[in-house]
Amino acid sequence: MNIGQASKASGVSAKMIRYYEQTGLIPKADRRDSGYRDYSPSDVHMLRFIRRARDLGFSVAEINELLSLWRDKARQSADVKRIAQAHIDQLQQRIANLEQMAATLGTLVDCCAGDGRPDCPILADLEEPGDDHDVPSLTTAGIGRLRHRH
Amino acid sequence: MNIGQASKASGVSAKMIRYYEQTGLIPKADRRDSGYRDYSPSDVHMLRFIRRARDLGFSVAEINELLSLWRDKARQSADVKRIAQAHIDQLQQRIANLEQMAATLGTLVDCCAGDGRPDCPILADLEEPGDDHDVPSLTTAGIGRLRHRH
DNA sequence: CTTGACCTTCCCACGATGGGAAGCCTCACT
DNA sequence: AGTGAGGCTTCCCATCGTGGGAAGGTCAAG
Repeated sequence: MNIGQASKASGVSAKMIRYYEQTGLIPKADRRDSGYRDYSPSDVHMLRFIRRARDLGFSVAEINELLSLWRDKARQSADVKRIAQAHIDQLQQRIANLEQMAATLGTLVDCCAGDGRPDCPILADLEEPGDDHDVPSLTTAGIGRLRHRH
Repeated sequence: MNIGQASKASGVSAKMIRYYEQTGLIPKADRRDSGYRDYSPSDVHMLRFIRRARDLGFSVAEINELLSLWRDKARQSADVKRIAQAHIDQLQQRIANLEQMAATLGTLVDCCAGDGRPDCPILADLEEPGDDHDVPSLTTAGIGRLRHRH
């Protein structure tokens, strides 16, 4: 099976399959005489596992752990659960941050006339943050590390 | 005022101040004879504006627009409001995605015994996604908690 | 005048992904 | 058997915002 076919069957782009191989997330694929990578159905199975985990927001590092446990027939489900729970906590932290931003901005937008005049409470708040919003200020807690994540 | 002092006063790291200058987000700073950048209080003001906007999750591109409007005394507040509202929509889209992930994972975690045995519904779902996780209804959630005993 | 803390530029790294070029390989159709 | 399209290979570059670090110049306190 070509990389293109494995890509279609798994939902992982060919670029990413090569990347995962290069970074050691997945073992090096077999090669045909031509140099083409050759994938088995079980390889595709693994790729779909990865794809699904990515869809759930796991990082490649986390997927590495999950894959190890997946392959380990003597694993303890507690280990899997711990990783998943840690990821949920992480997701909820990010959700809370985004909600805080949205709430603060929502208040400001509600206060903005949105007409042809230049007076704008949104700009005013960016200039001089007021703490009279229904949401605590963002500048207090260590949000910096959590912010830049896409 | 040195870049270090401007950094402390604005909450923007010196690295990022140089980066913003380099990418044209902020104008080139004045230089002393020594080559050191020199910042005025109004520069610091601008940096705090940027910092605040970053904390609210605006991208640098969006901040560029906001800065233009900020400087434009004849701006229309509708323009600011439009940008802010678009950003809120974007935030809420991301929140919805994350919540979807967290909900799915939450259901799986609830179904996982988390003990020493290898059987794990989390791994099973990654392997072969079931579609009953997307809408964690009361019944499924309740059953999920009842389904595992330890 | 020395010393340590600061500043300068320049390069590199991250994480996950995509774009694209140059050069082979394969398959199906003439 | 030839040929053309499209797939594969590797390699390099870009993203976005941020930090690390090296090599070298500057400032201020002792």
